[in-house]
Amino acid sequence: MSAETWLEQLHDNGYRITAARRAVVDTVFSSTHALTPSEVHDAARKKYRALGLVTVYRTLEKLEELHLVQRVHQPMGCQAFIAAGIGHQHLLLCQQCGRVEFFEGDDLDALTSSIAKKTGYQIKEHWLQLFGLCSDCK
Amino acid sequence: MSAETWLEQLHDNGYRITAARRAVVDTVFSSTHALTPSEVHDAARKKYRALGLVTVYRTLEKLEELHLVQRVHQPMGCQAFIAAGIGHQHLLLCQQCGRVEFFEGDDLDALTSSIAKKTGYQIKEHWLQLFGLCSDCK
DNA sequence: TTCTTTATTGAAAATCATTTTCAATAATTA
DNA sequence: TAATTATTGAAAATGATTTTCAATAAAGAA
Repeated sequence: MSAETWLEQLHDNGYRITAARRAVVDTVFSSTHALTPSEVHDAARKKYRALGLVTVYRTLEKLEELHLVQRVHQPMGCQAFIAAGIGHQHLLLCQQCGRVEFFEGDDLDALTSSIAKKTGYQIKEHWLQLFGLCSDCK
Repeated sequence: MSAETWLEQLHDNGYRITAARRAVVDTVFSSTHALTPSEVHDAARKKYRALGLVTVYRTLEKLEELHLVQRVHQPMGCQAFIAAGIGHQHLLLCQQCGRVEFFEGDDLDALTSSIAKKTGYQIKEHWLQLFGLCSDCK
């Protein structure tokens, strides 16, 4: 998976490849931190100075629609985006520096069936997110 | 725990008990659904017609500060509030009707220490949320 | 390549949620 | 009961996001 792959996916879905979109895609693709639209704008303008904030919003919207980026929920706010993981993955966030990692391999079947029994709910999905300190920050 | 308890807590923390706050507290305390400030406003105005939306925001802020309500994160948005659980609890949300339940008794120690080993992170907290259909909706 | 079509652009305006300001009011306590 | 001061709602201000629009540029056709 590379930034070019994202551009191809946009193209395959009938969207055009532009300098503005390249700048946004490159920026978000290569970031290890979740970025707000405004942060994407600041960073991407280093690659394409004329980029407008509106185009950042519009491009993020399309990338989210194609499941190439996903929104990150944090106590301080939920407007930031990160390159999406592949398949069923969960997030691990550094509380100090904001670095984001994915992990997989959670087995919550025992838990969910126990909760299903107790509550009478039929459980369809789960969100799991871990917070802590990354190897650099701890 | 009753709505009166919330009012007492507000009072104990130096806040005054007013008709406006009663209406907000009663509304949020007794709701089985997460409510946005605007939804709280609409509902609470049935109890106290003169209630302003600004007061809803201010009251929710204080209730959150006292850990009596908490924000609910959902795919569609993160502005809604619900009466907080006691101690370490997680949320279970009905995707159909929006009903919210708490559950406890998750044991993620095995998972977190495995992830800690793999990633080098020191894990401090976790968020877990289940989505599904409640007994009425399934 | 050049032309044509039409998606995309950035700026400005509009919208929506939330916060701040402010003078009037009402809860507390002395 | 009076004095103090937190609280109120309305209006204004702010900040994030969305919409509008005319100009531009990407993509496919000729």
